[in-house]
Amino acid sequence: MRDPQATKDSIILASAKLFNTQGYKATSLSDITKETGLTKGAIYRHFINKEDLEKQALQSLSNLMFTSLRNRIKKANNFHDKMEAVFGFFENYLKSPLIQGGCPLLNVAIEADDAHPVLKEQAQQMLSSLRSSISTLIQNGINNNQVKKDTNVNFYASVFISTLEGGIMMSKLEGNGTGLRHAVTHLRQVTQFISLKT
Amino acid sequence: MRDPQATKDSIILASAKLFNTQGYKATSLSDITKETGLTKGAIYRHFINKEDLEKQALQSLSNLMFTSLRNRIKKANNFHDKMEAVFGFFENYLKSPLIQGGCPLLNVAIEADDAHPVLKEQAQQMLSSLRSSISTLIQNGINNNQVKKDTNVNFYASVFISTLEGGIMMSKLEGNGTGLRHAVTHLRQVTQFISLKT
DNA sequence: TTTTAAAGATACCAATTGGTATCTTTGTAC
DNA sequence: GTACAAAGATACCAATTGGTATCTTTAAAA
Repeated sequence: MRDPQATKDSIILASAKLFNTQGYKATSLSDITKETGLTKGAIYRHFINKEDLEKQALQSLSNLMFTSLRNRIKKANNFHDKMEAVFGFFENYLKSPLIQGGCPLLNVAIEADDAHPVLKEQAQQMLSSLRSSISTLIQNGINNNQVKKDTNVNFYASVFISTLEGGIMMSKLEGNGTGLRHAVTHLRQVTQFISLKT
Repeated sequence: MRDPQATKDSIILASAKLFNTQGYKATSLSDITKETGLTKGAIYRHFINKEDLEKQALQSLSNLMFTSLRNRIKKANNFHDKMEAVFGFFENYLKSPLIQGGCPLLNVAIEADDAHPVLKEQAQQMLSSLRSSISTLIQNGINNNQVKKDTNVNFYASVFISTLEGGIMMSKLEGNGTGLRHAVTHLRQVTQFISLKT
């Protein structure tokens, strides 16, 4: 009945959920013991300290996020549909999220940027990954004659990310999908604008 | 030598700075005593509890933010320049901020959305104020024949906000102005797009 | 100059924090 | 079936948390 790897995974999953909703610093060990049904002794057998757990939980959130995003992108087979996959991925944060609490990147970026250097570095890597995913998506669009050749790849990747993340913030705060929906509607027009007519 | 209102203001200012950089929950009373040089006894004479201080500090941040924004907008006297005033206001969060720690709205929105209902409501009011400021700015542009008549005011206000806030997040995380600069460059194009040629 | 009420400092409180030492339980190899 | 090492539970620890009761200081009114 005992499966140490499974319990470790369950600790990571439960704490990731708590960290993503309540925040990292604001989530206590006792919150995690309540959520997992385990004791502190069990938790500290798998993680050297709380920061270690925070790191691994965030890494898990990052993996969850990017495997889902890449899967969605992979399924589509042209620039337009791949962009729709990205939009759908972000809209999913509100509808039926992989994890509660909104976008893990946005959450950790805001909490860690002035305080927590370890999480901040992880957040920077997540942002790099996201930018790289969208950049290659646009670049492939150029290579396949679906996107205008003079399109500034990094510039538009940056614009897509900032607009989507800001939209997530607005929608979570207001408790409705309007902010993100407007963001996506706008980015559809941007996508159209940089697309080559077929 | 004793000026209770001045000490209250100094407590609000100091704790606002701490809240905006470290977070509300993550900032302890002892952090605030260190920053102010006052004791807990002095602080609790002016505020009934920590939440009361959090509320008033956030209100102060909100006032600071919106008086500065409205002043900038007021100084400009056409749609294009007023939009530039908004952009300049957000760029100021990185260059020489009124308050350390980035945008108070973004920070409190992320921290409060799933946990702290009091701060969340204040954050919602701040977002409403910001949306209203930008909406009237666009609406005035329409009324003065500087913006296309069929422009969806609320839609574009939403797009401006989400892109700017997302840009702030990226720039703060990456420690450079690129994310926000790209956001502003893009929004300049959007501004151009909804503007009437003169 | 004395009185007085407010402002601020000191000293405490119970509860909670992250963390550890030690105990018991479990599954497995022999 | 027994031994043994790993997994998890229990019981503790000092430090810190938000908060309060009480003391001292200040400034101004009388």
